[in-house]
Amino acid sequence: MGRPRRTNQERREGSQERILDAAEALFARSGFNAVSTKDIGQAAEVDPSLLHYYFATKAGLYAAVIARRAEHVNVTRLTALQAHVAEAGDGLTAAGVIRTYVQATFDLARTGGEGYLNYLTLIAQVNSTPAGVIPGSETLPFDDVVQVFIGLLRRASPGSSDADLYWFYHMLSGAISLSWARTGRIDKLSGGQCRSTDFDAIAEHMVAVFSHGLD
Amino acid sequence: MGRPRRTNQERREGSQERILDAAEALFARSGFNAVSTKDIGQAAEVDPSLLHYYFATKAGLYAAVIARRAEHVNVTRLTALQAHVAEAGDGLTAAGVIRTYVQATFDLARTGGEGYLNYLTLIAQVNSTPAGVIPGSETLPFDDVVQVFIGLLRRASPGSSDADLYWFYHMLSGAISLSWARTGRIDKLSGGQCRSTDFDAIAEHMVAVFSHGLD
DNA sequence: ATTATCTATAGATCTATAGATAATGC
DNA sequence: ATTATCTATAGATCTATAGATAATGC
Repeated sequence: MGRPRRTNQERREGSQERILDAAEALFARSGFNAVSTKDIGQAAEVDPSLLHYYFATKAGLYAAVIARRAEHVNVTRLTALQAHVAEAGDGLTAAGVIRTYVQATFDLARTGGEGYLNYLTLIAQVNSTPAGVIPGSETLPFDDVVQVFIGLLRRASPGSSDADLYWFYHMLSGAISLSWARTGRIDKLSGGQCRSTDFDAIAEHMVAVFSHGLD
Repeated sequence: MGRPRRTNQERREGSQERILDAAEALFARSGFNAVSTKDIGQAAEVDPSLLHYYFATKAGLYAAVIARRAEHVNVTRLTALQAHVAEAGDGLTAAGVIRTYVQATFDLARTGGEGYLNYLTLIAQVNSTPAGVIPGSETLPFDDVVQVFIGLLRRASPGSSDADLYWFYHMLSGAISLSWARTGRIDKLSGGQCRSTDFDAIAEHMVAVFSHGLD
């Protein structure tokens, strides 16, 4: 019964993925500085030094965690917005654009599995932290699609100034970040009537609160 | 020219205050784990061991930072809400309650000086982090006044369910937290048209976005 | 006499690397 | 032959404390 002969590519990708998964979960829960390379190695079941072999530094690993799922987030949002524009045609409304963006954003949380939930929690942390404080996260790779979103709001709501539109996005972004963070605080505050992990309820109420925010 | 003879109480309070100010600023900027007791000692111009003399542990110091200004935050919000209720009488509206809460919240940022800005940034971090992750911050001392705020919304908007009210607060709380964090991201996104530190503009747009969120 | 502050250091981390070993490549 | 993985460890932290010194109290 020889060991299962795995190709180098398989070993390489398997180890990288386990390291990324472990780092994602631990960073999401505790933040960059509270997690050690030893913690990550244990969770990934590899020696901590392997993490330097693949990602050079702890900051490099953090950057790789952020990069891994960014494209999928952007594609999900962008295709949803494009489909909505095609469907709406001349009848494009701010409420419709907002609903589409929010639903696409939380589809990621609902269908992506545990790994995606951890990813979004981590992104929420970075998004709420001044640029440059967390190493390897100076810029976030989501701005291009956000600009598309804001561009559609501009088209649908010609009465709003650019400052109005960007501040509107700021408020929405804060609500999304806090939701991704899954802190459990609203659970406690509401005596259990709301659950931080109930992304269906969150998306629904977020649409209700924000869809007339530009009127 | 003898040294200025300071009473023990003066020495004690002066040192505690310098330590709290330094810790507040450093924790706000970089988070609990990225700041060392040595960093705090240097910034406060005292030996790091003095910090243990007064606050026992680093987590104890963090808790003391949170506690120091909590009462003032609560009093500011509560008196504003009470004055508004007295003024509105039978004509209480959700929009009026929301405007009052938001304006009181940002009055703290506008009039409190640099220390308060750092404090609010730190609170924003804690608020966006699962309870128990940052030591000494298991509970936050603001919930009682938040319940008063939600109670007034309930009175003014009898058509809303409790879940509606708590989710509304969740969204508003996310927008407030992101604003307190002063990340600079909206500055970059908007090409300089919005500034993270412009609390007048933030309060104004927050009222505009949220004041009809319960209709 | 008591309290505030500093000195010196223990003991436990933590990140990163050099070099050895074990696997796959071909 | 080359690549992946582990062993061992350097060197730099970091938190906390015991005990000494300097100030105030009265």
